[in-house]
Amino acid sequence: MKTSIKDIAKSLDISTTTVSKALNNKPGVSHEMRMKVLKKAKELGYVVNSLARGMKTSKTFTVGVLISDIKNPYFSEVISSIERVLYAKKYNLIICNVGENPGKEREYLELLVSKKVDGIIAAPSAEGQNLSVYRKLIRYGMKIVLFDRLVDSIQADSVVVDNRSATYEAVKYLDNLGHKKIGAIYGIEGSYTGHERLKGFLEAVKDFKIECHNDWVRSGEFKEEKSYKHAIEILSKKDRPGAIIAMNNFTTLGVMRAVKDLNIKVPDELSVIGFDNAEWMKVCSPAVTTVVQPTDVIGMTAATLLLDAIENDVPNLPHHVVLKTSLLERESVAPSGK
Amino acid sequence: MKTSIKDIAKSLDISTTTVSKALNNKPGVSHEMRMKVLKKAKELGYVVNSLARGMKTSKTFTVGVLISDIKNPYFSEVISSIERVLYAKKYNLIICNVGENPGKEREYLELLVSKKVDGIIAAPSAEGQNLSVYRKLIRYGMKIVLFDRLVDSIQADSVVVDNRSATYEAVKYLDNLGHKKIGAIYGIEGSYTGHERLKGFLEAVKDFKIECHNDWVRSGEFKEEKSYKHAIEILSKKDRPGAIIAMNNFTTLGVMRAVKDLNIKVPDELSVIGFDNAEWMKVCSPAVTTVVQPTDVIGMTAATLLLDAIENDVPNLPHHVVLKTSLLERESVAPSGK
DNA sequence: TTGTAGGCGTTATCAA
DNA sequence: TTGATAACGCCTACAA
Repeated sequence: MKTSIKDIAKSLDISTTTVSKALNNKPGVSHEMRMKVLKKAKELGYVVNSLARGMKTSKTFTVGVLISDIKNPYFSEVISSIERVLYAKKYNLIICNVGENPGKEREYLELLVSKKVDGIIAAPSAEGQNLSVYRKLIRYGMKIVLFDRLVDSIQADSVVVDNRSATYEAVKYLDNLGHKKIGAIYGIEGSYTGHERLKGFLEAVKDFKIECHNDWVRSGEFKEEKSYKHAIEILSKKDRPGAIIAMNNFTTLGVMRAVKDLNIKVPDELSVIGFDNAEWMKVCSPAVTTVVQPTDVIGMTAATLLLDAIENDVPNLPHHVVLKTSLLERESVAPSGK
Repeated sequence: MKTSIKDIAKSLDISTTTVSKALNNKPGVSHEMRMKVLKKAKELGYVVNSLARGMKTSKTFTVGVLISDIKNPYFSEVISSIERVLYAKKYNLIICNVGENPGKEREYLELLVSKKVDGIIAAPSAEGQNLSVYRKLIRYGMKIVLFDRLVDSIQADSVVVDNRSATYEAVKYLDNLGHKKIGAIYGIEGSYTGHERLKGFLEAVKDFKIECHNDWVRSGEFKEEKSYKHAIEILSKKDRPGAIIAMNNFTTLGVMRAVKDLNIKVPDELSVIGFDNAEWMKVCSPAVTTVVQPTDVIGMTAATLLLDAIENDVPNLPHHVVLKTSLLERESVAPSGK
């Protein structure tokens, strides 16, 4: 099996140099010689050894993608989009599924270094415990693009969404429809997205003079179960909000399940605004009005930025791309009854 | 940055051999020497170069995972499970997202070979156009585990679900509830899963003497849009089935959307059995009764089989694991009205 | 246009 | 216990 350029060279009685040049379309080989080499290579089933090539060229055409949960459709959509861009340039993706486990994140990062990846696209783990690791990597020249979760103190390219205005606009939208009592299930407090989305919400609550008890705003930690429980608690009370905002897809799922179990009529008795655009939200009854992140553009942008950084090795100032979310109107929101 | 064992050796004035032994916990180094080396390695921020190591050992601790669509929750669940098992043994995953594109599949397979992966877990692309490629890989000693889509003619370990009995049992279940008019949206005709599930359905239809017009059984090609359209057509007619079976998660989504748009009351006017267990199926109204594949076990089994093949290099006879599906009863099925 | 030789960072063999 | 040396497969000055 293992055919090397040496084998090709031997069987053609030429040097490995010539073979290498021929195979890589480098100048310095006659046309007929190149043809001869190509033919023999095919005949012997030659496949380049990327390890050996990588050692010489210090380029592996491999990129690490670090995320917290591949089962989250948000991430699988972004990955799919990253893959499309990178595959076109013959790069491979190593998937690092780290959960919210900083230790695992660190280990994966080291693994990526040892595998000599050309770059890393990462949504750093929530609490930002490994910032120093990222900083060190960058200092040593690793190309890194951050997405989803931005970390100001890291000098890397980044792609995020305007989380704050996303929730701000959601409240504004509800306010326009006459809603004055609004609750929210937000995400992980220490995380960038969790923090920003909550902040946007609270700002809007203040600006629009929304009634919002402390009790109506709780952290579902971006998890379905937790969100479900909090939604149940908030919505079981007599004095409950007329609208509720969920701040990611799992949270939205939890809320919708709570609503269903409590037999609350949406949107007549309660308006719900979700976050992210999981496929189920359109078949749900009622279909969920939601804040949509452009996952496709996020992935494409991140991949393009990384490719740029890799292929033009000029250490530019970091690019920070901020994308807009949009509100997709479906059926889960209605004007306030009173 | 780039510290090598040479640097450690130099700064300690010892040989690289000793450094290597110390770092890899190999015998032949005194305890104190090992400590000294470890300390210096940490101090210099040494990270092993996996490329170089791989060249010597011809082991890369990298595994390729080839699937058709990472956005399909079925696959992301399986991947997540594979990752859990492989990460525990320090293997990395290269994700190959090939769609239903045989050319891309071939290219990825070649890329994996050139990267010297230790093994491949693959759900071969639907039409099975690259069987000869898989066969060649196996002949040359590549460790391969197939899942989801089995191909009899390939001598590789495999993990699949008993697709035929899955749909057979679904029909039987409906029959028990008095349903005698049943339709189905099935998958890609040429694919293993598409074929098997349809076959199970047709067998049951025959065995239980179900009424099933040709027109009620159509291929949604495992795609939501196509399935939606066919469902609309089947269900718009006056003479329509009292129950319908969808044969994967996207198809189920299409059917549920159709049902919703046609304003058909499920399960009163129509019973629906879905396939796969996407998260939305439980919040849907009504929640979808569905055939569940044990994605977790599928991934775990595939990863374990591969690990086994890699680590005990005995070319055993291939293991063929067939797992059972289960029917998860929720709200979309009711006894037949008449 | 073609070939020679050296080295990328490891590990494995064998000798000291 | 330690070390010198070769080799994995490829690329690339440089020389012929």
